[in-house]
Amino acid sequence: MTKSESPSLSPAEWEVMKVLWESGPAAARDVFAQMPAEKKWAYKTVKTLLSRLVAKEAVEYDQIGNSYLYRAAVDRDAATRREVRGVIERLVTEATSPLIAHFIEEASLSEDEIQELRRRLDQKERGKG
Amino acid sequence: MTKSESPSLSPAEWEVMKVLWESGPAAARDVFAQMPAEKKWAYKTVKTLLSRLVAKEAVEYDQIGNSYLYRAAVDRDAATRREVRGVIERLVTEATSPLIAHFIEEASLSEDEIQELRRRLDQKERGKG
DNA sequence: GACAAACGACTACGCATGTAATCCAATAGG
DNA sequence: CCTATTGGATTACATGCGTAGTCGTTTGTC
Repeated sequence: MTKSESPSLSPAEWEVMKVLWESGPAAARDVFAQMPAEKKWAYKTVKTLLSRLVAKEAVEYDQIGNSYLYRAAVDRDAATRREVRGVIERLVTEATSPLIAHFIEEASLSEDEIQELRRRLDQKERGKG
Repeated sequence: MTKSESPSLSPAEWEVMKVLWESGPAAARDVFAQMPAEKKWAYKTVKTLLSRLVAKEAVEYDQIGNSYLYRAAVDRDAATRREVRGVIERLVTEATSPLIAHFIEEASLSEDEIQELRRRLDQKERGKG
């Protein structure tokens, strides 16, 4: 496959990706409109980020007549996994479990989510027989 | 408290911190010597990173006679927590549990570690009654 | 059809980062 | 004692990133 490794995304770029992942294909103006309010970015800033994401091939667009519709070109799960691997590489020398423990500590989790995670741990355990 | 917010560490800086956390106070040359072999950094690069870490107040040094002994000035756990919070902010919009699931998936965990994490989830659950 | 509003393309600019090299003083070896 | 080495301090330089602004074209408005 001629699959080039997707470069990682900067924090600001992640914000834009989150909007695209959650609101589907959208015009630049709409992406701008849907940015979390606390990010007080200019429209131009969002445009720049979109262009950079297109350059990184993390975003594609369809030109419908005159207007452009931007959409994520990478899967959110895949991007998250890449990021997770990066975090693990960066922070961990020996064991990863203390790092995960920190995440559990810092996250706010519903009982259902806790159940779900427990299930995943069980699965992981069975996986190694 | 006049506690100034510690700025976050770059990936390269983390590498240096890991050595300091694991090998205690050390001279620059020893830090260099203990860098993971696959990081083929010049000694000067390590020196630069140490200086930047000192500037960031993440590292301090004692000057014993002529030689300098560098040591971590921030707690590894605290630094990790900050980083974890950053990752959560960056990647998460709604729930954090899918992110944690990715970590569980990507990590290699021993059965004991899985046990330990399960215990932490239990604790988290009891915490909310 | 002329003019303003929008939008995409290109440019800007300062700080962080990766990755060192140079400069200078102290030290150790001959 | 003079010299080569070594270490800290300072400087370098390309790239990435945050955060836009300018330019030129397309388009909708009267």
